[in-house]
This record gives sequence, structure tokens and C-alpha cells, in this order.
Amino acid sequence: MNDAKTVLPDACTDALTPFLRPELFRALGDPSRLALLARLAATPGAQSVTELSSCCGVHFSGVSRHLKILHDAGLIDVERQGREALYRLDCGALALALRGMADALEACQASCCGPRGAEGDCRRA
Amino acid sequence: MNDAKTVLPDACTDALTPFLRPELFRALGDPSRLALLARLAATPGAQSVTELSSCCGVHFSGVSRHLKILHDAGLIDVERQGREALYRLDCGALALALRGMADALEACQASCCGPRGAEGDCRRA
DNA sequence: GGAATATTTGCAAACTTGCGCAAGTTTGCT
DNA sequence: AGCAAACTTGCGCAAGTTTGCAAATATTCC
Repeated sequence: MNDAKTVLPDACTDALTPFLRPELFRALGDPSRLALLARLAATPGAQSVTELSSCCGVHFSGVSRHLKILHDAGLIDVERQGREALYRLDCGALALALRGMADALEACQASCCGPRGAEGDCRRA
Repeated sequence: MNDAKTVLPDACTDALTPFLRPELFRALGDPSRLALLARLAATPGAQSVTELSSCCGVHFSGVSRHLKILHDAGLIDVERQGREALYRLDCGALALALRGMADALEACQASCCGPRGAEGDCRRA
């Protein structure tokens, strides 16, 4: 085994790093929050906390907290209207985060393995 | 306020659901595990637990556990070789999961908002 | 002002997670 | 067989999460 593996310090890692956001994935890592996102995605227009409470079997106070977490992660927008808080999915932000990471990863693989899949090819053993 | 919001039961949700995997995002929701993934992505070839231990300041027993979590989520492959366990990123699986969710989300938005951005348009308030 | 509605927040209970250490397992080497 | 190397797993601890209930905080409507 090579005693000094070549860890590329270059473009590869630099491009990937900004997409490695634990809080974002943590926000996505809970069933109730995923249900909320699905509901937000599947319903036209913005929805209130009480409306959203019906989608996962969680008390509305819990839903309020979940929505805050999603909002803090930049995944949903709030608009206060009277005594309601209307939430809507920021589809673009989420899609960008996910695709950005996918793209960066693949670029990384491509760059570290070399174009001809030589020597230490990472792709499909 | 409409008392009965139209929650689309159709293609939209059905296409999104398979990508809503909490364990997957949970696996991605930890800094040490993200560091491991970055390392795996930036280094050609497979790497052993001990090698990987140097990338996040975590005891190798912890790294072993992290790798198991990533593996269970389908993000990395293991190959046992003698007394070593060689891990490599399953870049395709990860990229597919991320892009799949991004695509499904956007399809969802497009379908639930109608093509002309009528009435309850979800896109950019 | 007072009642009703909508949401947030404090609190406590149950549970999960991340961590290091030590012990166990498997494999290779002499 | 004996020993070392590489990894996994059980244990305990500290810290963090999720959840419901109840109280606090707006906001609207008489």
C-alpha cells in the first residue's frame, strides 16, 4: 500500500466544500420534515402551520419548530400575514443545493481519476 | 382561506416519495461523515479505515461506525481485502439520489402551479 | 376592552447520537 | 502456535433531538 495517498488539495475539494453543509442535510434527515416538504411541494400556494400540521402526525407546536428548522436551512420561505405564518417551498434553493453537490462530486471523481480511467479509477470497480 | 387545500395525490407526490429517505440525509447530516465523503471523493482509489481516520479528528473506531452508516445509506462501497476494509465512494448512487430529488421537486412545482404560473403560483413570490 | 384564533416558546420526558476506550474478531506473518 | 495489525462492537457518558402540553405572544373581530 502506498504510504502517502495523494489527497488532491485542488479545485476538486474547493468546488465540493461549499455544498457540504451538515445543517442542510440534518434538516432533511427527519421523516416529519420530509413529509412537510413533500406537502409544500405538492400543494399550490403557501400554507399555514395549522394546515401543514395535518400532513405528519405531529402536534402543531412541533410542526412550527420543524418549519423553523427548514427555514433556517434556507429551504422554505415565510410570509407573515395577519396572525398566520404562510410557508412556501424555496424549490430553487433546494434544487440548487442538491444539484450543486451532485455536480461537484462527479467533477471530483472525474478529475481525481483522470480522463482515461487509468490506475486508481474510482468508477465502477 | 380555502378550507380544503388541494393536495395533489398524483404523479407529483408519487415521483417525489422514493427520494424522501431520511436515513440518507441523516447520513449526510454530520460533519465528520461529510469530511469522509469529501476525502473519498478527492482521493483516487479505495481507502482503508485507518487512512480515512486522518481526515476528521475522530478515533478510528468512530470512523468505522461512520463508514458503516454511509454504507448502509448506499453511499459507499466496501471491499474486504485481507484484514483491511477498503472503502470507495459510490458517486453514481449519491449523484442519482440528489439529482433525483431535485428533479422530482421541480417537476412537482411545475405540475402543481400549472404551466402559466396561474393562481397559486409557487415560484418566486 | 375582551374573546377567539394562530403561532411561538418554555419545560420536561423519552429517545437518539457521537465519542473514546477497552475488549473481541479476523487475518497475516514468522 | 504466537503475535501484531486492522477493523468491529459493547459500554457508558455527555450532548442533542423530537414531542406534547401548557403558558406566552401576537392579531383580528366583536
